[in-house]
Amino acid sequence: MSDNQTLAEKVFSELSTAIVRGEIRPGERLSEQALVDRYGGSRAPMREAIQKLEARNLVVRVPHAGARVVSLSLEELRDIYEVRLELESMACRLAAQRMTDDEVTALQDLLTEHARTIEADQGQSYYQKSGNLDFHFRIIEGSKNRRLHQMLCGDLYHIIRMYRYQTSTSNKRPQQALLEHLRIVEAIAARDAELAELLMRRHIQASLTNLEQRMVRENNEPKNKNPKYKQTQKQA
Amino acid sequence: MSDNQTLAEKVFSELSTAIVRGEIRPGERLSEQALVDRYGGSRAPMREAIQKLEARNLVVRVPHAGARVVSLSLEELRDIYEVRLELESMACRLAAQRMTDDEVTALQDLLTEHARTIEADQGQSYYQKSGNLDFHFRIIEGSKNRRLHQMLCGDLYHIIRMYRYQTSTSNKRPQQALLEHLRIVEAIAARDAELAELLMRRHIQASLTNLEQRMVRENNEPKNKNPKYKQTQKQA
DNA sequence: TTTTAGTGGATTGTATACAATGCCGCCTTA
DNA sequence: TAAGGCGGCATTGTATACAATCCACTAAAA
Repeated sequence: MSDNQTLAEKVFSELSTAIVRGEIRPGERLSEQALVDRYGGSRAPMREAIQKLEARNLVVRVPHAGARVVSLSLEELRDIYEVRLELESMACRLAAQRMTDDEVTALQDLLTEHARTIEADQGQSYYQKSGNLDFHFRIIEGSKNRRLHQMLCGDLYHIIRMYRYQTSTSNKRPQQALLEHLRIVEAIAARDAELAELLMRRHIQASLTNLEQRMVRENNEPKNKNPKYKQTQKQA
Repeated sequence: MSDNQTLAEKVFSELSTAIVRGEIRPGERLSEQALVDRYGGSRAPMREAIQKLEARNLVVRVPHAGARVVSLSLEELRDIYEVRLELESMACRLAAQRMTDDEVTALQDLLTEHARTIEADQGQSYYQKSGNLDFHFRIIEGSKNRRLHQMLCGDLYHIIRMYRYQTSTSNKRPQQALLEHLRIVEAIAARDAELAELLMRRHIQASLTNLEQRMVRENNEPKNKNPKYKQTQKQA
């Protein structure tokens, strides 16, 4: 039961969340032997786990040199956001066309639930964070396009969440976000695909423009240009 | 020099093209031992190659059951086309904004070259096929978004090409395609991003609607619902 | 005849051992 | 002292061996 999934998958899962949470920082190296020491087993499953991480673009592997946690430049991050913006707007349009009435109702219920949550802990917007993800998640599912779902939830979101954990997202206005969510659902309920897409696009665009502003601001000090990754730990 | 790349990468590359060309057919199984017999080496690199294929969605691997070449239903293929339609339209818009003047000029030159080619072998539209890819490829590069490039060229195109090899694409009108290409480049040269995106969207939409029509037509006979993959080859 | 439990074989997952490559520091030499 | 070559060391790539799982086939019972 516990090893219903292979060891490689378990290690992959653990490493994945560890990377997303920032417990393993960008640029850090993933030695196969180190993983063996940490998780047990042998090198074979570790290699497989690392390769799975590579497939999700969470690590970068170069032959004979090992694997490192991906360290994105702001430009690469902008690329990802751009793609996400487009795909999720698309998902919203499709959702307006393809969600069942029941799903739309459930989505409306979710938002009223969110409203209650926000009203409850006025200042704390933390719950809204997962709620935000939940909202977007449902719309993506509503698109009824499995490949789209896979791309957004499987690949892009991991990286985006990874950088959300580290950078301060200007998510200080959950009320505003909720309002936009409400309007989006209205459009979906009205089966107005065009409007739904537009609203979602604007909803996400804020993050992108915010990111681009940070890009030009931090353009002077390139943080991770060529870090040396001092990691050799032969004991002193 | 020849083994500058690892064996796993070489096997992956070979298998990749073999799958795309249909030499290994959808649903067919990839036994690790069989690959060892065919390509030499040991199972370890073969496993790695298979996992790379899985990362590109060319094979599906289930634990303890092995890997099979992906066998897409028409619905899944529609999903892929939908995503491609959106992403490539986006690429076209970005290209109109970001391509350098030199790149635009080069693109125009490419099209005049295509025009000559078509005029040369009036009936044979084969060269146009690779030319078609080349055209789309350049626009994707022109988007200056590496992630977008990676998604379109790395993941989606392999699968799309794989099914192009097998299904008869209604690509019997290269002149029409060239005309559309010309208009797209015009829009790009005019830096009219909106128009460029719209034209590209329509240009690709034809394939999608064509596919969807086939879907409803073949909806009665579900081809690959639960194929049995009779593949056990213990000799009679 | 159909169903079901059991068993054998084949295949994958994992562990260990060996080879090859790259990196780092040291030493030699100008 | 600085530059360049050389060799050791660590890490990854590959090979082989063993364990665990699943699938198919058989055979027996309802």
